[in-house]
Amino acid sequence: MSEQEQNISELIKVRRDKLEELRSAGIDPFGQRFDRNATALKILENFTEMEGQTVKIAGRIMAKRRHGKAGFANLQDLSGNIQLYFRQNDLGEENYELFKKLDIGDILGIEGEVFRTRKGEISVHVRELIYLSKSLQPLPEKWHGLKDVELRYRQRYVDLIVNPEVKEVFIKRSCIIKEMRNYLDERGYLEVETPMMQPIAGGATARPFITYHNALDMDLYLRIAPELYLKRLIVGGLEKVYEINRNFRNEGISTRHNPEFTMLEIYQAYGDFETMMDLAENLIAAVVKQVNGTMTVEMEGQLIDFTPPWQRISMLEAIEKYTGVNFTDIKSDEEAQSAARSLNMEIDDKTTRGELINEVFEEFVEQKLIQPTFVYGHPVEISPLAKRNAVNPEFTDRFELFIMQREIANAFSELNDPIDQKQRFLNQVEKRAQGDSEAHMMDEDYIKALEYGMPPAGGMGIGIDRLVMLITGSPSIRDVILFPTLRPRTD
RNA sequence: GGGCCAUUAGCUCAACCAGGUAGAGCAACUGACUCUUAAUCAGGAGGUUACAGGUUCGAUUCCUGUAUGGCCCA
Repeated sequence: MSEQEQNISELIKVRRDKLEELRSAGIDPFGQRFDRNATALKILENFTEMEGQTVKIAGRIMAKRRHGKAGFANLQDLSGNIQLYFRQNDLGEENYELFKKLDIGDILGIEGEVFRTRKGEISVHVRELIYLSKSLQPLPEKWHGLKDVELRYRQRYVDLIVNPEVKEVFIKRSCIIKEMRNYLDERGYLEVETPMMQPIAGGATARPFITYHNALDMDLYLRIAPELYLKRLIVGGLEKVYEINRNFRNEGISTRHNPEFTMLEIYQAYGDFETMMDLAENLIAAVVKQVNGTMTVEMEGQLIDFTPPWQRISMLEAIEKYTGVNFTDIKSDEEAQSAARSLNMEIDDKTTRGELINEVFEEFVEQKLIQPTFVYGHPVEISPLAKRNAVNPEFTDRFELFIMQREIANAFSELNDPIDQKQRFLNQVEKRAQGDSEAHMMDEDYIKALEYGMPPAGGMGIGIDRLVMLITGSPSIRDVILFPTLRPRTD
């Protein structure tokens, strides 16, 4: 016996002993396929028709109440929870002994009749119980559940067993993504898959993870965005494409950031950023309606109303509204720096007007944006892949969607001028050389793709995790990711 | 990366402020009970107080470091 096994706690030892008792009695504690013909919810919802019928159900024992020669237990399956009634007279002494030895957490197949107890609870009168899996670990307490957040994330399987609202969140997450696919598929968007391992990590401003391919003897990056590949498909004539999958960014972890997260990106030939605004509004509103049944969601005491249309405000207007500073009249970097300093921001002399506009926005405006709001017209310096505005070329035809102070979507009219795009890459490469590890890398093949000609296009990314947080009212991104990134335990 | 906080029985929590043999509920165990539902009643058990040091006659408690996690900031 290994040292580890000698150290197993008394609680586990008791369960191991019960396991051996089952084996000695000729019962396999880890049984076989069990064909159910009902679930807890089905019985509860259709009691009138099902009363007196024999049903076969399966699930996990979550509670047990013994009264001498009879007793009750609660069986949990995905659909819900139903009470079981056991009687020695009906089961015989041997089988009743099995009930007496049941542990909370054991997985059983049950055959019995649907009935209602004197106290009115719909139950199954058990005629036969079949062991499907003996549980060897004690579950957390029935009343308080599992609260330790670290354990909840590390052992999500336990969290899912004992905290029903967790299950609800992840079922909702699945529905949200399914509805998005439905919405896009119905409108002729083609779902595609592009590389997650890329020789050049482009399409966003972020530090990538790096990995190595042995046979090719080369470094590869885990993608920070699929953007540049999806736009190659627009060049190729696929016209309306989308991808829902993981991005990876080598950055800090917080309530709003997980190193791997899910993004929906959509590109549409012959559209622009306003096409994407309409799409964002209608898509998200449709998903909220479908998943929650209402157009409003309560989050941290705020009622968010997703009913379109949503507010649209330019970045400069928003800044003026919340700080009083009008950057329209400010033309030079120096003037912009002193304007920012007048707002008590610490600014270094190299920061450009465009970068400052963005910093002022992040500092003073983002926190004010509770209801769904499109903020458009970002400086070209911080938007290296976006098309310039036809009237004010130092700004781009770009928007970000903010809800509950969080950036939910980012979209723009795609830059399809290969010469301008090359120059913007070169500016990024320059920043990179100066130590900005988040600046873009040069992607010659992408430039070449643009040289073949990309139609004007609108493109958008929607952060799925953050949207799920909103729709489910979850305060942390870890609450909507089944297995959030954690440092492994070494004990 | 910085600041603050947490870590006590399988789980949920006390005891710490002011140092003096670590308690409860649930779960588990033994017994009673053939319609209970946080079942009830009786009994007994369960601890390297995250880890490593330090101060002290004596540390869960005070101090330092480490680990992991949480919140806020970058």
